[in-house]
Amino acid sequence: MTKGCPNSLDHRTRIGQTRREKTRERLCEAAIMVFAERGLNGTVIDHVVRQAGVSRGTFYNYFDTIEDVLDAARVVLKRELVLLVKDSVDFDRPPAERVAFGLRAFIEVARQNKLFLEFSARLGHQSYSFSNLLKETAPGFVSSAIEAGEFRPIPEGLIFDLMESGAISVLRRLMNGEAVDVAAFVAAMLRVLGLSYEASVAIAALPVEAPQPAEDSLLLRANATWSASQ
Amino acid sequence: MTKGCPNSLDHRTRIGQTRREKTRERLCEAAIMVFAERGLNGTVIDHVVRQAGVSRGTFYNYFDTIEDVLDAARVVLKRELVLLVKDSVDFDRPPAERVAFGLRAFIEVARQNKLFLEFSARLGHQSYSFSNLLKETAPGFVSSAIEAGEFRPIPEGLIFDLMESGAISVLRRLMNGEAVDVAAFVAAMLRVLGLSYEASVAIAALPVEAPQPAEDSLLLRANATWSASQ
Amino acid sequence: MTKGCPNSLDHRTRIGQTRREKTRERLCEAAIMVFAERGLNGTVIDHVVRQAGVSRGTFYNYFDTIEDVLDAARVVLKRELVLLVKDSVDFDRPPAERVAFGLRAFIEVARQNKLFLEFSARLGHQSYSFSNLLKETAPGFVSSAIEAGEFRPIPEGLIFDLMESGAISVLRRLMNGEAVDVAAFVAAMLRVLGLSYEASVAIAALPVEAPQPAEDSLLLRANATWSASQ
Amino acid sequence: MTKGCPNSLDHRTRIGQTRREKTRERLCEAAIMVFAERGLNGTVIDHVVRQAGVSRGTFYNYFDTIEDVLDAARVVLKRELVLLVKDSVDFDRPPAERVAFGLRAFIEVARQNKLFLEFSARLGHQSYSFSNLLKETAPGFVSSAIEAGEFRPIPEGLIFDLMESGAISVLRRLMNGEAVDVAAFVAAMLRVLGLSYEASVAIAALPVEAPQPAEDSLLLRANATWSASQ
DNA sequence: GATGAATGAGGCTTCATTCAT
DNA sequence: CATGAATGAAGCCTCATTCAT
Repeated sequence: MTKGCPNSLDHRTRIGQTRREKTRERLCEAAIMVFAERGLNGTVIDHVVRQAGVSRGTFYNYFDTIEDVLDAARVVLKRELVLLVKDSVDFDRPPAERVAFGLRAFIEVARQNKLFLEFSARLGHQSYSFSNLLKETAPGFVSSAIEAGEFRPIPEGLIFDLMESGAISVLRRLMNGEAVDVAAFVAAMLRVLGLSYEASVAIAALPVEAPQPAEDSLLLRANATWSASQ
Repeated sequence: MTKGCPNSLDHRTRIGQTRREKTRERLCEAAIMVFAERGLNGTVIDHVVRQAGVSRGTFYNYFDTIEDVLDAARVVLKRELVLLVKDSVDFDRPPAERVAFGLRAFIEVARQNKLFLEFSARLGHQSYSFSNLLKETAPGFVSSAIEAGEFRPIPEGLIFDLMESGAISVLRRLMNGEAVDVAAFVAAMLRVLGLSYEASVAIAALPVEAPQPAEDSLLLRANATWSASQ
Repeated sequence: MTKGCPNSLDHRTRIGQTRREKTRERLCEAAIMVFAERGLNGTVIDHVVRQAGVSRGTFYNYFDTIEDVLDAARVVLKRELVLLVKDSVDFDRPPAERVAFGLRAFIEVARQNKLFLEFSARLGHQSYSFSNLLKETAPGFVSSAIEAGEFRPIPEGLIFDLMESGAISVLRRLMNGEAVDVAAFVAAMLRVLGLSYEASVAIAALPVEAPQPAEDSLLLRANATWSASQ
Repeated sequence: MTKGCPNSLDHRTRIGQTRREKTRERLCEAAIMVFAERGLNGTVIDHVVRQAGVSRGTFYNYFDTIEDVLDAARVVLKRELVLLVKDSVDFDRPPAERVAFGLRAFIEVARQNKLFLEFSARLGHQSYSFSNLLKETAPGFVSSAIEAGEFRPIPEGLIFDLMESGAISVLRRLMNGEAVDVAAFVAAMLRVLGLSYEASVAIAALPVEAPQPAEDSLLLRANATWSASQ
């Protein structure tokens, strides 16, 4: 196929790898957009390749199933989210504030980025949610806080489940254009962790600055492309 | 038309309606079983008719889409659930206890009835969940309790969302055979409603008697059939 | 089924035959209406039985296929048409006038009876057309006129074909709400029969009185029912 | 993307387009054959794909409905017909002769090509008929001739309707193996246009040379294939 | 005779997957 | 590697027909 093209093997390989990486990225981005619009079950391979502007056969050079590309999309989103949310959380603050700030930052990202909102709301726990983020970026955080007496005892799995499923409910409401009392949700999660009603409400009400995505953020770029095509 | 022979038409009509009702019920039961195994998106009409032992065409005499039969199944389950859970809840007890008992009864039903467990866990909020039950059998219950000062202020939609999505998480864990601390979940919900940590734990730990399904319960019968075929 | 109804055999039989005849008629009428709306290929047995208000099974007591009921409908229409058009044609007039009056009366019936119009236009040569009428009510009319020198020689089959297919074209235009120069069509047919241009135009322009359907005309009654349901 | 290997993409594209065009043609040809045998309403997609020897899915890569492939078939037939009939008509002859020659050539093509005959007869006005041909290849021809006094006044739509429906009647007779007096039909059409009986008969009787299909005519090829399979 | 529930063959459409170029 | 034509399995839906009551 590249016969007759007089490049060195090295060069071809390098070029190839770059190109390969780029095509893969294009497919991921395209998939995020399509999943955001149609959810997992409404999406077929054709939607993705058309959005990506590649041929059907190319898809199979990178992924085997539509679920595979969802996995890849999750990884991409994780990378972006970690960058965004980490900045919003001051690691010197008490655990309750860190949870509150993290949750609110996560929801704020979704509020400001329609693409991410629809993706997360539509895919639910198949998306990359806040509890995933927490588990991976601050492992052991909750149990340490419990041991330290900052939170009251609760099975770690349960609190993750409740934060994840609760956050998804919130996002789904936001997606549908309903008014959502985010502070009330955050306060509820803090009470689950053992804070008093008053403390939960107070901390949930603390001002939080919105996360600023980097200029070259894939999420930002994809959101722009996608919003334009809506 | 059959004037002069006044009974034959009635008789024929009665027979027809009985048969019709029976087939519809069969389809509903079959649908519950199939949904329990494969969820909504994994289920196709063929699965249902094969499980019900009727022809494909018969399905269309009763329903138009697979979603329609899911709606019908939900109605059936609601009927059964109301009967089961109502018995477990003493209406004279304080609101917190009623919530705690209701939640635990709901989860207990699922624990004892594998079919219902898988149906609910697999369908998530497309199933007939605890918050549906609460909303329909005791409308206004939560807001009254908030007004009465038994619970602390929280948007009603939020508490329903959290109970529903939380309960589904619990059921999903149970379905996967994981150990679940149901009392901890119930206590968490009570804290969301504003109870103190100690009160939440105490009430969640009160003994609750398991709901006893009636002998002719569709759920019981279907569960038996289904478990046998597993 | 009629056991216990103490009628004499004769009476039952007579009643039965009357009822039988009435049901058959109902099916025919219903079929005409449905064919008028959907044509032959768009019509299924269910449409007919629903329009007739009888059960699906009853259909099979009278007809085997949808084409059979069309045949029956044709017979009904023929009966009605013969009554209507015959009155409009004075048998003492010269052949050219008789043809002209007959054609115009036929088209006029369709113009005044939307049901018949749509039926004829939609079914085309599967309907009961003017040439059928001519062949059956005045056999040999054209060839006699040719022999008598009133018309010029032309194969009889050809003139029937042209009148039939031409009339259907006209009806189709009428059905679509287009303006149609009926006199021009009639004149064209007269020229086909050998009349000069001037004679053809003159005769086609003679005033013709619209056929008056009998009060108890099935076509009238069915048209009313049908128009009401449009 | 393939910038350094400028020929490979072009080559692939060319190959692809060739293949694509060939398959499309196969489907069209197959459709013509099937329509010729079964008419529009008797034909289903499966018949076409089986005749074409392609898979069911392939059909949908080219057409959406059976009507779409009929449209395509019509275009193919038009192309062929224009070539064939144009040759038979001397544009310097008087309008009446041009009409007469055109009609006779059209019918002659059908007489010599069983496939085209059955296609046209079976599809009627859904086929590509003589009046279509006339309208598209010589627009305004009739009205000019009327203005020039060569034909007598008649609504243009009417003359097209009569030529189309009349020609179809003729073809239907031919298809059924009946003897047809084509000259009489042509003469009748000329009289419709205002010619005298004698002139109409004389012009209709002029000798006309049979149209000669090109060697690579799709119609010829398809007719051979089809006749062999009858 | 009338009824309408049940049937299943037949046609439609989508879409994951393969493969020659 | 990329392409996109071809494939056919799998679902969907309609409707003529049968049959017990």
